[in-house]
Parts: sequence; structure tokens; C-alpha cells
Amino acid sequence: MTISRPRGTRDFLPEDTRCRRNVENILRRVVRNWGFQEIITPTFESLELFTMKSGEGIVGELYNFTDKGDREMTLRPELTAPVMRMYVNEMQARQRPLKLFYFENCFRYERPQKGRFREFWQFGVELIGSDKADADAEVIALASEMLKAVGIRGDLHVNHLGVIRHLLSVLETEQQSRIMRLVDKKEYQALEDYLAEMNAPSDLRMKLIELIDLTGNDAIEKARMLVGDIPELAAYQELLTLLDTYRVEYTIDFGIARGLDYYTGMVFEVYAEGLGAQKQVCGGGSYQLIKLFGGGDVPSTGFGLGFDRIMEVCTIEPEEAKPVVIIAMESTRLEAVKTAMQLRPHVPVHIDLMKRNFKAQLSYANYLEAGYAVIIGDKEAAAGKVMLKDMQSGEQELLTVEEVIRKLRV
RNA sequence: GCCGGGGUAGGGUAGCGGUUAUCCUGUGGCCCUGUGGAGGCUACGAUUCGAGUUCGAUUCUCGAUCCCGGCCCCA
Repeated sequence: MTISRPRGTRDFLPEDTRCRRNVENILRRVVRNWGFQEIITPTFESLELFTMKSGEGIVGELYNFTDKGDREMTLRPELTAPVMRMYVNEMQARQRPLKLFYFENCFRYERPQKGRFREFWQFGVELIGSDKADADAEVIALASEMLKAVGIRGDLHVNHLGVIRHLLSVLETEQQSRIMRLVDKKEYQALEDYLAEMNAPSDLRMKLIELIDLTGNDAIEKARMLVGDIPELAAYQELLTLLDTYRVEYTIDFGIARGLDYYTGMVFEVYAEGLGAQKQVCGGGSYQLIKLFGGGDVPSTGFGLGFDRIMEVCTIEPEEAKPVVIIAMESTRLEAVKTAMQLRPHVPVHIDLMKRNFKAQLSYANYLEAGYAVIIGDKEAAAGKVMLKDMQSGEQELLTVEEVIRKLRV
């Protein structure tokens, strides 16, 4: 009877872990070079933090629990809300903009499928304090740069919700939300039915249906013909001009909505090939959440990268230093330990821990894909030297440990 | 929550009503305490779980569970 790993979780073997850490470090390097700072928030939070943001409906998809003090808690399902909470709790007095990032595991009680797990990792960025196009553009460009750095060619779709919201501003808030959700899900038939049912002005109906279908290079011009010279369209254009300057490749897509009320301006999504139904690897936008959590009226913009999905399509291989394996006799075991300690500041070193014979040790070195074997027998020990064997060529030479170190550094 | 396809040693597999459950690989030991990738010998190791049908189930039926894919959802 063995205990199996919980559903929707994964064990990462050494080879997997090496790849993941490698990609993670590349992403970290890029985001740091853009001036963002890493933060860590708790693995669990008050349940209320997430119901406040996303509604009571999400509880069914949470790993929530009551703790021993009768508090309603949950493992975090995402990190935007925790970061906003952290900001409200202890960073409001800092000068803006704040440029933060995180790389953490999240938990959702959902049915696992390709690219979807119950424990998954998100790499995210939040830029707090600016609602300018410059901030939006920096965030999109950074996302694009990060994906490029790990060799992923994504399809980036961008939109500015100001335009559609301007169009809908004559409607009630409730109606606007419902429409945004339908647009997000691309349920265009249901959308038309709803518009008919609520007796929306026919002018608005026509414009809306046409607007959300606009994509591609001339979409802005077409939108201008539909809605006129509104300031939201000018803001959208400003963003696109910046993106062009960043040399980001994008597709204008008035159909991207994100069905949540706190998305107000820029929104974007990135899709990658080869992921089946879960092809979105990145999603983000500018939003207003801080007020909801009891802070000031501070605008933010950010995105989350689905790290597991990135790993699914990412093919970059980490390079690793080939280890050195010390091969010793029963009589020179202690010499092997001393030599290992001298070499370990420079390379990964293995010594025999199984009391194996000479041949088996060499065979093990071969299995470990060692670059070199360092052989220490009675003869070498007596001479105060070691035999350095190149495992590739098979050549070997008698050297002092210092000479070995010098040689390994080359 | 719903719909498909699956589950045999650590990995990959054969058997499809009665087998000592097949083979490959792996791992440990030995051949072999001074030179690796090979070989030989040997040991280890599996029918996902539960119920039913049957004289007898790895094999058939049902349920559960887990895996793979899809729907819903996706903050």
C-alpha cells in the first residue's frame, strides 16, 4: 500500500526541476533588468480577500478551510489580490510607481487537464500607481520580452476597454457588466439576444457588434468611424505608438474583454501553439482594485504568466557543469574526502559512498557523465598527487590537486 | 459538474476465463579492490481498489479511484 500524490499535483524529478529553475532564473533576470522587485506573500490568506475580488462563486474552486481559530482561510488561487492587500497594508506611503513581481505556487480546486493543475505556478508583475499609457506599454513590452527570452513565440492580442465602455456608458452598470462578460466569452449570439431583450438603442447595438469584431492594423481607424474622436481612442493610439517603439508585435483586437468589472483600460492576452484548449500563457491589463481593499484610488497594471504552460512549450535546455568523480581505494578513502573538499569550491564532486570496487566506481562515474575522474590509489597518495582522467578521451595524467583545479577552471 | 479513452514490476510491454503472469530495461550483489560504457550469473520487483458473475477473473460486468484528452470555468 503506497500513498499516491494528490490529484492535480506533480512531483518534479531532478531533470524537471533543473529545467524549471533554469527558465525561472531567465525570467527573473529579465524582469529585474526592467527594474521590478520580487516580493513574497503568504501561501494562504483570508477567504474574504478572494471573495471580495471575484465574488462568492469562486469558493467552489478554492482550497479553503477553517483553521483551528475558526477563521475562514484559503490557499491562494492567484496573486494579484494578495499583492494588492500587501500594498494596502504596508506600502501605501511609498513613492509611486511601485514595480513588483512574484513567482509563486497557486491552488485551485479544478479538474486537471492539459496545462491545468491543482497546484500551479504563476510568474506575475504588478505596476502600481500609474494609469498612463507609458505604464501599460512597459508592462506589455516586458511580458513580450520575457516570453522571447525563454524562446516562446506567442500571439499577443491587445485592447483598450475605454472604447467599449465609452460606448456602453449610457447603459446601467449591471447591463454593462453582463455585456462585458458575454463579449469576453465570445458568445455573440447570446449578446445579440440580450441586446434585443433589453431594448438597447439600435444605433448602439449595431456599433457594438461591429466594434468587437474589429481586429488588425486598420481597426483603430474603423473604430474611429464608429465611435468618433473620443479621448479613449486617443489613449489607445498612444499605447500602440509606444508598443511600436518597443518593437512589440501585437494584434489589435476589440474582442478581448476580460469579464471582470475592475478591468478599466488596457487588456492583453498571449496565446501559444501546442497547448490544446489551455493555450493562453499570459493575460493582463490595467485595473482598479486597491480601493476595493480599503486603500486609495490607485491605478495598477499587471499580468500573470502561466509558468507550467510555458514549461510545456519551452525547449531551452539548461547547461550544467560536468561533475568530477573521485575514485579511491579502501586505503585512500580519507585522501578522497580531503581532495573532494579542495575541489568542491570549484566543481560538483562525487566520492564513493557505497564502498564499491574500483571498476564499479569508474562505471558509476560514467553513469554520472563525469567530465573527469580523479583517481587516488596508493601510488598517487604516496606521491602526494592524483591521477586526473579525462572521461571523454580516456587520457590521464599525474597532477597535484592545485594543478587539477587550475585545469578545471579552463 | 459533464463527456470520451485508459490503468499489468521503477520505466516500457505480452497475455484477454485456468500460465510458476511474458519479454525488454532498470536497480542491488557477484564474476572483478588499479581503469568506464560490454558480457555472464544472481537477487529485487507488477495485474489500481472494491463488489458481482464464475468451479475459477489480470481477462467479463458494475462502482470507486487515478491518469490522459475535451466541455464548463478560468480570478
